[in-house]
Amino acid sequence: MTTYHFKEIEQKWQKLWEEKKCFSAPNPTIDKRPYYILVMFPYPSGHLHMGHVRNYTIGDILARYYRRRGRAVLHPIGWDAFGLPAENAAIERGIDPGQWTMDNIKHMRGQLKMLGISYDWDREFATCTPEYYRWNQWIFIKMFEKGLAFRKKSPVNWCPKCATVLANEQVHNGRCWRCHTDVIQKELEQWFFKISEFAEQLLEDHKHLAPGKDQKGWPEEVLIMQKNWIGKSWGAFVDFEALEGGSKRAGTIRVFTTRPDTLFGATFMVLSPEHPMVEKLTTPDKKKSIETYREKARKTSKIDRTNIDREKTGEFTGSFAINPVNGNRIPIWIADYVMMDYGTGAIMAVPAHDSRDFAFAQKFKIPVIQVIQNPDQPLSLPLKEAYEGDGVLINSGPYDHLSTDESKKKIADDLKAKGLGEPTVTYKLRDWLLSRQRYWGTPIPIVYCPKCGAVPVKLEDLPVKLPANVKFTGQGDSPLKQSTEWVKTTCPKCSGPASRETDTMDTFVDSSWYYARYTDPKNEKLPFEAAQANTWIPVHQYVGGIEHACMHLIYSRFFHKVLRDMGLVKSDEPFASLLTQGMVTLGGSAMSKSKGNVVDPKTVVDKYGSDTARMFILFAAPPTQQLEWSDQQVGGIWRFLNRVWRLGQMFSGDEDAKSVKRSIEESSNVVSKEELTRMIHATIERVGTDIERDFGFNTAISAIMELVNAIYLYPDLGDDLSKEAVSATVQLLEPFAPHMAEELWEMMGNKSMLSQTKWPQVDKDKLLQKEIQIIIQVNGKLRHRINVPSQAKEEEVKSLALAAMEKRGQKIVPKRVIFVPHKLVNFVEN
RNA sequence: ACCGGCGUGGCGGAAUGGCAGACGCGUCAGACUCAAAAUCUGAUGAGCUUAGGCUCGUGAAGGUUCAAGUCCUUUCGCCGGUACCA
Repeated sequence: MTTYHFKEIEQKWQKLWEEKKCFSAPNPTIDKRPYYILVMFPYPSGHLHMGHVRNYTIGDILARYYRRRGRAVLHPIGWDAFGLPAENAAIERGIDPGQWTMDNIKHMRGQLKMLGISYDWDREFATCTPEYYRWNQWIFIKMFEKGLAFRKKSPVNWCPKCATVLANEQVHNGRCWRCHTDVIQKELEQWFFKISEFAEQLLEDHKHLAPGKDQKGWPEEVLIMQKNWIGKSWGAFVDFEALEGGSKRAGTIRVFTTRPDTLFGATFMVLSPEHPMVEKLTTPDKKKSIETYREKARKTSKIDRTNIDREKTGEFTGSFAINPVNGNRIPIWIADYVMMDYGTGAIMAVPAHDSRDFAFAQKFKIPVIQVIQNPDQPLSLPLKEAYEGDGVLINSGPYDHLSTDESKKKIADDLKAKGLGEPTVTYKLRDWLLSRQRYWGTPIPIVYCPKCGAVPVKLEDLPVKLPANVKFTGQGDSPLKQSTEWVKTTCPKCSGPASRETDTMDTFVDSSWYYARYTDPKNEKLPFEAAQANTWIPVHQYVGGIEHACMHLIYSRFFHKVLRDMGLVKSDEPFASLLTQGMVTLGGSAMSKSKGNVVDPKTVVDKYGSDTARMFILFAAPPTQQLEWSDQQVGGIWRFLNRVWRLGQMFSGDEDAKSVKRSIEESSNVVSKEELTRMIHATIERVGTDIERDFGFNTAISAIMELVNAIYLYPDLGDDLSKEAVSATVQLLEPFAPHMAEELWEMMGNKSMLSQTKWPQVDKDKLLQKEIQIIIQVNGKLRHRINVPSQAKEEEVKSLALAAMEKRGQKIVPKRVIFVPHKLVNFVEN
């Protein structure tokens, strides 16, 4: 009994593929249409984990399949190499983040090669090299020139003891992760990208991401999540006159409301604790309580603040506002359920028709005025809960008896006419804060000149390289400030003394356009050549985790539109189709180094080889589904591959290797020539449709398993038909288990490399069956099965079915008969 | 809390609204073997049974339909995201 010696075989083919550059992307032609398959590039954390294996195996199946379908395939890989973990490693172990990152890349590259993934390695790059990040800087400057990059003040998490900025991840329960000091919010001047300017386009262009003729499109759920994230809402701005302490005019407060129809029901106003007017409006007697409340709000997480079930809190400022439509004087409060970063940071509160406002009014004994009449319920006071539905206006002066729909528009228009507000649209999407007070990122290419202000570095002076002489202490703000030599420079405009920006860019900048760099990875004049990009982009299929649904996948769509407006790409969208792969979990949560629940793929690869590892992870669950790691089934895949191996050896010409052991005579399921012929073609068809229709890799594999089972139960093993069946098996197996498939293909006497051979063809005639099984239902319940000629017409099937039932002693007089061709007849008796 | 998703045998999972449990793991039995491993063959949701079948069964409760794992409503549990992890 021979077993499959995977080590030699896998090494042999990996070497051959690499030497012959089998997977270099060819130039697309008219007959060889492009297919760009992209997997989300890894952060080089040090080790490949099972989530990576899953991601890259899925990508490889598609690359190998479409290559054999005659497409020009671009399948690149690279490294998302800037980021926090390298800097943390530097702080903890005193090593150079660049060295740490490059060592990790080296190790992980080896692991990837070991998996036999068909990448075009010539296009590999890492984002932390100046050859890449100079183009981040180039794009940033172009955006700055167009006003798409700008500075404004924004809070950061600040640990007073470490005197450093903390990432959200480094804040645990409001405290610094290292020294446990209470974290405070500190305002810093920071750089933003004006993504909000693209909110409408980002929403509108979802239409390009629907399934279509040449694209599977994006999952509906991702589009919905993005839509909610962008959060468009129609409503009105309303300007309220503020009276400090109830009498002294203090300017206007603009609120945003989606319900201008309820304006007459506003009985108080709430400002976000961070609202700039709070200080001015706080009367001396309230100063202390307001200050305490603002302090508390600073420490409360956004998730808590927006929690509807949480008991409402707030403080009265001592000041009042005038409702512009009826002149009512209403108190101005502050409360943490109003967020500064949405709308205007201030709301008019209508307790009768908003449940949050209602809860607040109940707690603080603020009057409730009903202004919308619920058509399904008679007027009954006092209200027990807010009514948020539509209806007819009451208590609303000239607008009484109007419907909510009519009045929304009318009230907003009237406000505009009087200069007291206007109809408007707002978005939840906030501008992208890209400044990071860290070392291991792309330096923001700006110079501050006392005379000229913020001036971009000249394009020809790029890249602004990261300085080497920086110590990593975890203390102090931006580490680049230490490098005084580096900071000191001259103004690109006036040549006077100036200093560099010391913040670096968010790593999401790197990953927002890397897909385009792959099309022209060595370009030294531009981020990439438009001609190259337009050949391949939009990416035909993007594969990655669902956790990126809102951030990375919105940022890169935004960047693509910016690049389009610069003339670098033609398309509106970067990714035509998206496959969101499920997480690989252990103990219910995603595998991650920080949780320590990581399984090294090496354990499987060392024992069974990468073909088994690849097939196993695909077979365990459909790709979009979460996969709880368990290696229970690995042995099953290993056994299956060995079953195939032994079949292949039957036809290898090596007499000693013919070792298929069977006991056909004991089987009650022997397979005929006709059945095996049909199965060969049914399997070819099924594997193709499973891959193309819905990434059904697990069912494709089980179809191949069924074919192999059938071959084992075919009596004349060794004849031409069985050879054809084994050959088909090997060909269909290649995307999944490429090393073994190549080896068997060669052993069976083929000269071409299997991965370079056309995908097998289905002979539709061979799929036809003489008889098919029809199920008989009575009143929708399964009662019997019969075989009928596959050509049989409806009437014939019905009478055959009635006859079969009568033979079983059940005479049926149906009132109605449901007939589903090739499936069933259902006799309905009542 | 909000937005999105997922709940099917002992386990991973399969199933255009049309035979629930394909395929695999595990288990049991048989063959081969001095024996074991490996391999090959068969059986395997639960309950009942006069052995032909019958009843129940897809997190829970309702509903639509000739027919519901699949569609609708409510509900419970778990997972992802919530803007400085990537």
